[in-house]
Amino acid sequence: MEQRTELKKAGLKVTLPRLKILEILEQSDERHLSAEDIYKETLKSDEDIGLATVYRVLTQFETAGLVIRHNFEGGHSVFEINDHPHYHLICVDTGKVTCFQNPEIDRLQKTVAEEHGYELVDKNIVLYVKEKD
Amino acid sequence: MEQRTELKKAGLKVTLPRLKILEILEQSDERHLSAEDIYKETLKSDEDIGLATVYRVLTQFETAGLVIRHNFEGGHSVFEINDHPHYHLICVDTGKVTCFQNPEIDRLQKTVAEEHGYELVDKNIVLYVKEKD
DNA sequence: GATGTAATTAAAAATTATTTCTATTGAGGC
DNA sequence: GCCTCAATAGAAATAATTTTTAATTACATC
Repeated sequence: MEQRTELKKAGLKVTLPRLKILEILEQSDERHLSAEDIYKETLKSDEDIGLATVYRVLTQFETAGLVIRHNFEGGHSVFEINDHPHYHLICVDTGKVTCFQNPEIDRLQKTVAEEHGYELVDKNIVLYVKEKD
Repeated sequence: MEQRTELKKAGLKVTLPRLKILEILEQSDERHLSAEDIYKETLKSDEDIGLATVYRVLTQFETAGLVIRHNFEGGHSVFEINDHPHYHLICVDTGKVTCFQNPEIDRLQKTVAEEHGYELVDKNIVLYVKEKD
């Protein structure tokens, strides 16, 4: 979908900062970007966007369901485009983040929530791994 | 195990701040405590411990494997005693945290890590749930 | 039990990530 | 193209956590 359309569908006005940030999130080689990462990318472009705006827009995107915020580790959040649901492997040696899916785990999680009398609305798995010796 | 022994086994010298903080973590009704929570508890006691010390000691405990740090949501970490491995349900309405275990999910996670050529060293699941309508 | 030494602490200052504030700018309906 | 209100830039504020430094403490050795 085109970016202007994505923003409108999410109920957000189309502005240059929002277009640029969405573009960065979609086109980046790295799937997971911090606010600072995105800010640095904007500096390279012709757009002149303040860091506060990056944070504001990311929060708006999160609320609108366009991105997912993760607080993996110490201190800062990272953001990724919210396309298909998936989980994460993080290598404790290299910091490399890999994604995976697993329908069977999905099913088990739903069961667990229901056994506790709840309805599952969202979920998150992080596996910390290391390279085999 | 007695607290002095736990500290020694973890390779930490026995100090009054460490004993007090370990006691608070072990005796609290709430399983999950922030640094601020713990600091407030110390104020009630006869020990006079600075907030920076609480943070330092918690980080030492984490490194030593005595506690687990969680960055569930926005901003601040919470800590819990590292006894039996388990996962968390968080109610998005009330904020209530519930623990659960699931050997089958454990097994699947191990498999996933291996399929990606890694060895599993730690893992974390958070299920966000709401009360049924 | 006293003593030396390296680890630990308190308190303040610094840092890091993020949010708020306020005056200015810009998007999109008319 | 103008108007109105939402969105932005930049600075300042805030919150959580870490670092710094001088003083204190644990505990091995005498």
